[in-house]
Amino acid sequence: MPTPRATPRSRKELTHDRIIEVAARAIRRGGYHGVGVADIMKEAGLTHGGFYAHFGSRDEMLVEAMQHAARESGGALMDHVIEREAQGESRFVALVQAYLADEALDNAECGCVLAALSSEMFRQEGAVRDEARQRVIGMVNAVRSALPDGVDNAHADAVTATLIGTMQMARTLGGKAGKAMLARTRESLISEYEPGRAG
Amino acid sequence: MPTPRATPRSRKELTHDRIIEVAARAIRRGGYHGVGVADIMKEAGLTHGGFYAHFGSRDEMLVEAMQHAARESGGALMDHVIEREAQGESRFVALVQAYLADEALDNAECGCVLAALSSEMFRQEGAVRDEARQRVIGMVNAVRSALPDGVDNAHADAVTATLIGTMQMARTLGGKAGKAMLARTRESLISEYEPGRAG
DNA sequence: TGTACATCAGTGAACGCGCGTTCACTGATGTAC
DNA sequence: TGTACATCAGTGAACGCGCGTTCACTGATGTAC
Repeated sequence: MPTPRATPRSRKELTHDRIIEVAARAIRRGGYHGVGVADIMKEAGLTHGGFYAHFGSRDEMLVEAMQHAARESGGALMDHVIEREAQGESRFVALVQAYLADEALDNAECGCVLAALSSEMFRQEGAVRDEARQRVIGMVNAVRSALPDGVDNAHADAVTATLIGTMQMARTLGGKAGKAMLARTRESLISEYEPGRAG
Repeated sequence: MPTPRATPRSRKELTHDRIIEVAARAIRRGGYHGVGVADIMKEAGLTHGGFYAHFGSRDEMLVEAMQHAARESGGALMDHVIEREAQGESRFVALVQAYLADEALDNAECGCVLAALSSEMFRQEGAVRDEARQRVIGMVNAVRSALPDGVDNAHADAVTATLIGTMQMARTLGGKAGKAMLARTRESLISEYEPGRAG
């Protein structure tokens, strides 16, 4: 177990964290190609020249940004799930409602990495591709652990795919049509996998 | 009903068709940002300078390429569905097996537009975004028409999302892990929506 | 059928621009005595 | 506590490169007579 207590961060580490936070939002907002090194540094309050004191390459930054984004959005999602469970929802219903929440539609930059990037992931190479694979595996595992009792674990892939695919299509439609699609899929998933809880 | 019989195409129209065919594959292979005007023209056996005799802008070409890709892949998918139906499968099972076929894993450039592009679609603007919306609507409609009797039409969104999301994740994993994911989702979809046909 | 001309699809050099990356430098921070 | 120096995070000009786009030109096709 390394460093159970948060170590105090140096000036450089704090700057590094800030760049990564910005980058994690930027890639979800603009895609892997959507935001440049200079934009990210500028948004972090720096000039582009300092970038390579923090990362060996743009790709290295992308890897760290994906990890950070996954931790951040996974944490936020879990907070919402716990909140809904406290109100009496099952874990599965809470997950579906939290993931496919209307608020997520216009907030790609704070949301799920797969919903934001999955159709670009299979074009990546090297370390970025490797990290993308980890994100897929991690999300399927998270969904699996939230499946209702009695549902075969083999359904975890399909449920995960439903969540990310729906969010992508709903964002493309946008507005009322997008929210209507989210609502239909929420009902659909709940009625299929936890029919006792269907609205 | 305009022009029920295919009109003979001029030299320029034939070239135009060839560019669009190349572009339709290119955007699915490389994403919206993945292939440039010069590459596409080169692959079509031309030089980049002639591009603007055929399109007002790169975006105009993207719109036509999406339309063509949808027609092409939709047609190919339907051929496979009909083939499987002829072998006694239900239309729904045939669709799921054809869409999530192992062969589709490494053939993004010939496959579904949404599987190839959906996480980039919601970042597009103008005519490209509009066309992307049409592709979403079109695919959901196609899936809806293949749902088994007795399944509520409202499940069409969820099933469509499952198909595209699974293909994206499976492509990201690649290889055996990717094919295993496709297989699990095929079984999952069939057992959920047409349990009598489950293997 | 043959010649003269107009049309037009396609060529390739050139443009401005933004990108990822490099590097000599600055100026603030922290350490040694 | 104060001075001198070393460290090092961040700056900003510069680089090569590839992109989308423009345009004067070429050479093949097709039409008129």
